[in-house]
Amino acid sequence: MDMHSEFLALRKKIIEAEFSRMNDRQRQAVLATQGPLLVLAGAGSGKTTVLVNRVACILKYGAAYESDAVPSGLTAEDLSYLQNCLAQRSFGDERLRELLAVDAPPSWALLAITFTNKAAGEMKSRLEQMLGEQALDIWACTFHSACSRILRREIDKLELGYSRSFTIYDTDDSLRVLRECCRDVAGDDRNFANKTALPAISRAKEQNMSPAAFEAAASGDYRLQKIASVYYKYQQALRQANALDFDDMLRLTVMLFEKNPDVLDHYARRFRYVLVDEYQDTNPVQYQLISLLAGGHQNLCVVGDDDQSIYKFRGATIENILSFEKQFKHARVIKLEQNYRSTSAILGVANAVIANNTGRKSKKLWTENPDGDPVKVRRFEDEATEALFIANTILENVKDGMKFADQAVIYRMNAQSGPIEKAFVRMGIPYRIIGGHRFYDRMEIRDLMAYLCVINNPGDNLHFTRIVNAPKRSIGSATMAAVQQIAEQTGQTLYEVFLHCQEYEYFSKKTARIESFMHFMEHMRELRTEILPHELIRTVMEESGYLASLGDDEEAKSRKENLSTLISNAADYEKNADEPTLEGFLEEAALMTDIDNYDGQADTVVMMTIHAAKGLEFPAVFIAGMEEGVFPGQSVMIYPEQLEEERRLAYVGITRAKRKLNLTCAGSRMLFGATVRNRPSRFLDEIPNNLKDAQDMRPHFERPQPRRAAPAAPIRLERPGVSRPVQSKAVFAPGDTVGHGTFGRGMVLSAKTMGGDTLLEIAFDTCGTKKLMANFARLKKL
DNA sequence: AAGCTAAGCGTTTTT
DNA sequence: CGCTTAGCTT
Repeated sequence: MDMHSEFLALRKKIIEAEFSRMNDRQRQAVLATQGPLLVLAGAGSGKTTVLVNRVACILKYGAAYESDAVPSGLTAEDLSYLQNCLAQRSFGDERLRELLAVDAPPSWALLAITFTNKAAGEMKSRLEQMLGEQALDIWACTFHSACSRILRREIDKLELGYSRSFTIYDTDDSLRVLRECCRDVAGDDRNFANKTALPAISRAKEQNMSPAAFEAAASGDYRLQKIASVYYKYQQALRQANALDFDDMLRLTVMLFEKNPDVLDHYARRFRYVLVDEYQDTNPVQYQLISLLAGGHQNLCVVGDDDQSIYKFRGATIENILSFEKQFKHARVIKLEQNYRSTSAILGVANAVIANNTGRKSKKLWTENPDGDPVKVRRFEDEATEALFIANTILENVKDGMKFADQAVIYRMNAQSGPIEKAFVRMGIPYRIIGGHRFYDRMEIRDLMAYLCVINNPGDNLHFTRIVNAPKRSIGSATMAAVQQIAEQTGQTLYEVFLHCQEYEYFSKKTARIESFMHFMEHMRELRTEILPHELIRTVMEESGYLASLGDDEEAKSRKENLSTLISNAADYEKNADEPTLEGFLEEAALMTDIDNYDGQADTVVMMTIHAAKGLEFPAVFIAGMEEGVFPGQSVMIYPEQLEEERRLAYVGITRAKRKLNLTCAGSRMLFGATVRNRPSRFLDEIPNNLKDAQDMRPHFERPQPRRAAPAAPIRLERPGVSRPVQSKAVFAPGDTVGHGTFGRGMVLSAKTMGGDTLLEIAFDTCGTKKLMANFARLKKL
């Protein structure tokens, strides 16, 4: 064999050896770095590892695995050096890399798009472990961060009137702007903005439809035309405020690339390799963006699982993944079907449920894992009993050596968390809820962020309106209406009108107040570049009088605490950023979410929706509320086509579990103030009997039992943990003095009847106010 | 302009 | 059932 072919064979062997801890298909997906590749990765198939290794492989060896190129001046000594590396399995050093790499890009030449910031962070830290510090500069981020980074540099080239200091509007902000735009068009129709216009415009933007295109498509349909005119106004309002909503960030980037081939060329050259995770959840604009960037070199790898597509409701199109092979010619497809996560029992259940969907890419997960416990299916009288069962089982698991943090309770909607929370409090189980309210959704945080937005971008009318009278400056709706009118007539921003208020007769009585406010704002604008963001926040909240206006009660205390957290968040940002700016902090805050803070360190049970649980795994999983009307939800009755998405959601939920899975439902539950009786979910029926351990725990009299010779031992559930209290107990009323074993003496502040029990709010003499359930708290009337 | 009360309404959620 | 918001009152 000549030296060249010997070298080529050796190079392949070495690169393969570095990724030898994976199965064949996984390794293929890592090594096939050239050309389009679709990885259909089933749940728990080691997708994250493949992605991380693939990025590492590209950064280290580039096209080497598939290339015939041989380094010039190759010597026999080089070959024996490589042989030695292979024998010792040492792949770390620089000389080896120099000998092997072909066209290995500098680290920043790679774009890895993930679904959440958290996934991006995880990828980076795993790469850091593998490759050391040098891997830090890759663009591993979400679509939105990538676009915003590009737009911050290039938005002027769009020539649409946006400037680099643009504000990012979140959904809430967008909705407010939209409501304003609907007022003239839809008059008193209150739901129009929320339910009709917002989804329609959002869908349009996800398809990269401009207002004009939308109007053209509306041809003759009165309702659609109405929406089109709102869309025009909305876009205009955003542009005037120099603000982008989340959809704009993607759309405008695509527009930028289409308008400026040289800009596209620059980024396409820069991102010589593009990877997209969770491809089944991408929408048409995202597809456009990817095909623009990767269209030339075609080094595009997408990873996804059509069975886990659960974001159709917000514009994700499963088409992207189903027709990838048509859109990218010569695409390779690799299926990862071996599951490493779950027991065989759990996987069997997942397969059985998802098999009821049609129109999937054929794929069947298998595992070498042991059978494990059968999946438990339980039905209870009501949601409180269900919650108690979950709490009790968690405690049993802990007794068996599991940690709290190994267990997760997941559900279809956030509204289901209440009863479970209550049971956890009662049983002393530490828990955390992910989702629901975001830190940046709190009123005081939004207020302060609004100040910062205006300081950064005075044209931001929306946020200006929010802060102009917070704290109270006697600038009410009448004044604002007048200002709005002047602004519209003169084409100025609200900020500008206020700045020149002395020119208008109307404000004569208020000039002093307005001027002092504007003077303050102008001063802050000057400070913006002189001091750090966290100092600016402190200055704003103190000198605007906002802090003082909060007052001094308990609520104010917690608000002030949140504001301090905001300051420390800003300080954290400054620490991590290369070049901290106000703009940068605002951007990070806009793109940050609750789940990004979830560290999984503390030993607590985690509660979240199934959507939030995607991508996570736990040894024990409880899925609560497996009922018709809850999961699948009510809307399936009206829109049957949504059923398959619900089933995929069930599939995602089931496949979160590694060892133990409990599916529970309640015969009746309180939902939105009314008690509803639900049948067990059809998804439970779809599980073959031999795979489940099913029992109905409702009392016999509730259920007319069909007569059978030998009843299949419908076992009555022993009430979990504490036995159910007798109903006739001491009744507590506000004003009563009570005694508690641990908390001592206290006074009842309020009493609320809840199910068969009473929730008492009690002010204890020594340890503050606590909420307790009367029947469980072992209280004595004093 | 600001505070209070009645009415209405409710998925899932990432940016 | 609990929260937000609109509209009404002072």
